[in-house]
Amino acid sequence: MAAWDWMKGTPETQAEGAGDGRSARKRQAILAAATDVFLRDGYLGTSMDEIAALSGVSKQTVYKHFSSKEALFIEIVTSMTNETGDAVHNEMPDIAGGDLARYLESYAYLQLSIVLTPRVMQLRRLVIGEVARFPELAQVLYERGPQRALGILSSMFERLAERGQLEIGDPRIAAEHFNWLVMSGPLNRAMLLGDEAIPKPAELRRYAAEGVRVFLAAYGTAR
Amino acid sequence: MAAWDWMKGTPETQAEGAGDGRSARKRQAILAAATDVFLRDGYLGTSMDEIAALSGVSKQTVYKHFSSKEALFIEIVTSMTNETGDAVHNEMPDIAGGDLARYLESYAYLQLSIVLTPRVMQLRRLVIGEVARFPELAQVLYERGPQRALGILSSMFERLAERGQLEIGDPRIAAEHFNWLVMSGPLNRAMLLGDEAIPKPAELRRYAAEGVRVFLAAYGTAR
DNA sequence: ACAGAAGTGTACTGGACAGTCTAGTTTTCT
DNA sequence: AGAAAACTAGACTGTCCAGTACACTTCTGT
Repeated sequence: MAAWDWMKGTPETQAEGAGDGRSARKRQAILAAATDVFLRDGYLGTSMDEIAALSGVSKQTVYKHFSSKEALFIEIVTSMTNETGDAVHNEMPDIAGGDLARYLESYAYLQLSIVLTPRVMQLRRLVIGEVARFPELAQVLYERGPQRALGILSSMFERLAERGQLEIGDPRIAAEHFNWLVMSGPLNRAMLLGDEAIPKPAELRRYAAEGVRVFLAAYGTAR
Repeated sequence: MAAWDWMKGTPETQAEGAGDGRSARKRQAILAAATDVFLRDGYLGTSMDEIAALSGVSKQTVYKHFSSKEALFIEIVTSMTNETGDAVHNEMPDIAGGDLARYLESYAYLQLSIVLTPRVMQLRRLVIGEVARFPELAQVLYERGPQRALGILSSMFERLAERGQLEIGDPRIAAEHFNWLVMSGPLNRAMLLGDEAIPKPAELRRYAAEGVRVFLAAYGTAR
């Protein structure tokens, strides 16, 4: 018996998402359909019957996998939140030598192009609309979203300050300024005006460049 | 007959909100109760029975004043949106001589203290959560909120640039940068973390000061 | 004082929806 | 092959809710 044989007996026990048995496939179908419907119609606006129908699954099966509408909702929102947060984290461009401005711009653009996406915007609207009903979900979104990005940014700025490439008092505040200089304009626009108001890539680059310009004017050392 | 007598015959015909007849009082009671409930429970989460009960009015009376739940909701959101927008507009501090930084700080603080209010935050959450169902409401909020403030700011910056007190390329972009430098941090925090996360006045002043500092570093002329 | 408007309370219609139950079918594992 | 587990279709329960109907009471302007 090989050393990894102990896994074979319980292929589904761990690694929640993976697996391709019938049950796992149905589960994925339910999650996919529920995600669409919740994002489109909101928590109260969504019915379990519709989720079942859209998943091509019976209502019973939905309830076999998820104990309640609430549980299904929480599962979906937290996993989407985590995925999005990870995306921002993983796609970090290298600190490659070269121009600081260029580096900051590429980071800003990356973040913009992950966040300013119909799905992510719908998630944000959904969670914000449910702050009163699901405060934990909003808190998680805040921590995995802005908070996490601010952490990354502020430690990056600290390093840059040590190298004399930035002149920074509180790196946390600098990170906030950077983040919102770049994101807030398009973010707020798209939050309220809907997904058609999401800027195209070229425009996102402009936002990134303008934000970085102002940031460096305030925090840069190269006068 | 005095010149103003022509008004006496139809005291309720104009001036929607004013008036103190029985009917007008009930109408106000309904609006007040409905505002509370909608802000607390959202559009779908609110029932007309609860509004009637909380207004101390019969359901019939509610429907005599407002043709449907939707109409009542729209009325409430638009009027709250307009009131808030007007508040920002009316409370403009004077362009008094004296320090530019001080002036910008006081403007920033004023805007912060109007927006970072439980009611206004709840309104924002409500409208954002209903973007898909009521896109017009979100659009109105965007225009009467951020858009209007940006208009005021950018014409103000234009004047200041003409006087040589600021050095500005596109005043619209400068206005966006100013606005979000000051507001985004606390706004996003409070949107997701709830009303207890609304900073106290002292902290709002700090946000105003930090934002203005960065803004002037990028756009100021006094080096 | 009195007519008409406004308001009350309660009951009702029609529909939706979360979650359960049942009886029978399909898939999977051994 | 055969048993256990998963799945299906559809009916069903209990509740909630927007909007209406009705018979009765209270205000208000003239």
